[in-house]
Amino acid sequence: MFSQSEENYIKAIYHLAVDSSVKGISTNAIAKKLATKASSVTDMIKKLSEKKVVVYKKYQGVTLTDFGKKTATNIIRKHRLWEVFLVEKLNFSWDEVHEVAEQLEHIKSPKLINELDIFLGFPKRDPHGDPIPDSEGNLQIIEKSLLAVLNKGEEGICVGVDDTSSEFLQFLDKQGIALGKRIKVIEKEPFDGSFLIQLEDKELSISNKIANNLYIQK
Amino acid sequence: MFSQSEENYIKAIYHLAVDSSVKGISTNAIAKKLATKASSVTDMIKKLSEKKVVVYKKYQGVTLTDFGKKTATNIIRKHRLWEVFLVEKLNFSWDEVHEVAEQLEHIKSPKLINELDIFLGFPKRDPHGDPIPDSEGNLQIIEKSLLAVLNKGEEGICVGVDDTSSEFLQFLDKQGIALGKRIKVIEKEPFDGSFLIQLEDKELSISNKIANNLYIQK
DNA sequence: AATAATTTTTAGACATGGCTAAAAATTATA
DNA sequence: TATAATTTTTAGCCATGTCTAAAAATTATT
Ligand SMILES: [Mn+2]
Ligand SMILES: [Mn+2]
Ligand SMILES: [Mn+2]
Ligand SMILES: [Mn+2]
Repeated sequence: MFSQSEENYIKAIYHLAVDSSVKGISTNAIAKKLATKASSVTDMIKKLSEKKVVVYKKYQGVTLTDFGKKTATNIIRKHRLWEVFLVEKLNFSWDEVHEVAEQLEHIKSPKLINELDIFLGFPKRDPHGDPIPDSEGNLQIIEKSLLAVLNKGEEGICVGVDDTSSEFLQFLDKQGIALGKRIKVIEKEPFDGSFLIQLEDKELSISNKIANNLYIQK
Repeated sequence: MFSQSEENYIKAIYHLAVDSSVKGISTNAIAKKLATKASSVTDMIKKLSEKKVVVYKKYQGVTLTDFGKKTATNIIRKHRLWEVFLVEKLNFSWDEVHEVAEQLEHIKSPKLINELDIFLGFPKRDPHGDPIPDSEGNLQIIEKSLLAVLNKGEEGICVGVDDTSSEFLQFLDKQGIALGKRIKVIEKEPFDGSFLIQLEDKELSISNKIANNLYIQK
């Protein structure tokens, strides 16, 4: 069994590994992600290495073992299932779930998470469009591209967000942008990289930053 | 905010205070309840005293302050609501919920527990018949007596259990004894204090120990 | 290739929460 | 009431997880 702290480290390393193509995840990157100090990370890494969760060579960063990856996806599975529960059953909005799921993901009970999965009807995605790993740790990769890479005239369905901060999600709510909505690129403005998009019956201008945080399935 | 450990101590002191008529709860009693050592209890008590949760005079035991009581009932509210959730929604049986609720009760989110209450339809009792405090900390006391104190010929509805161990609850399941069932005392055996009871259409003999762990509402 | 800048690790400290063994206080017994 | 037994507290130690400051290693720059 892992402590809450250990689990947070494992998850952080997994996420960093997924979206950085580098092999070894650096001490500094982990420290930044967990808002802690590099020295604390080194200490924890040594412990996780002892426990066969990561492979670690001094100054070379860490890599998750297969066991570590399995552990990570299991925590992520729990996190995302709880997020679905909060939104679908308890009237949370998608910008309120993260903090609570951050706690709930550490509850130890295989039966609990199994039954929760059943109760929710085996959801495939969390409220932010992220895939929910199955109990074996497999998670289906979804074909998706950032809105920012679409060309003029192209269109697709909004299927996810990269940034999951309250501010960003509330902004999307305000603009009427939500998962499942169809978006078409009317115009790309070369000057500031902003986009003019068609969203249902209205046209909307969104900044480049927004376009780089919205995933579209063509 | 209180740590998980602090919350467990607060809850233990509350429960001990409720069913022991003494004012000061002894260090030893707390240690026994939490399966820890008296010296650890003394340390924690000092901290809780600092935090105005308990009143503590050396060698005199502790008493919860009003603030401490409020804190305790809030934790108990969470524990019992989660137990209802596990049984009603996730197919847990009443002997499986305790361990998980022991973890879930420490999740920090007022909205979560509020919405859970709504989702469950404002339940008044947990799966063991114990009352669920409202968000103000008030909990209705239920008229109930131990089956053991009933006289021959008296009857009532089974409304609670004192012991909530798996072994006891599974034993009740096996005997067909459950909350809401009507029980009538056919005979009290003076020799060993056992009871012959009427449960629905069948007669059943139960030991004195069982009779001292079953609550009946006349 | 040598030096400078940056990253990472180590050393030493602190807070929390737990333990054992010994001392102190309280309660029971003779 | 003096002594014995029990309970409670204190003292000192340990594990986890965090931090700062200094040392060591790596990477970048001249
Ligand atoms: Mn977490
Ligand atoms: Mn999510
Ligand atoms: Mn608990
Ligand atoms: Mn209960």
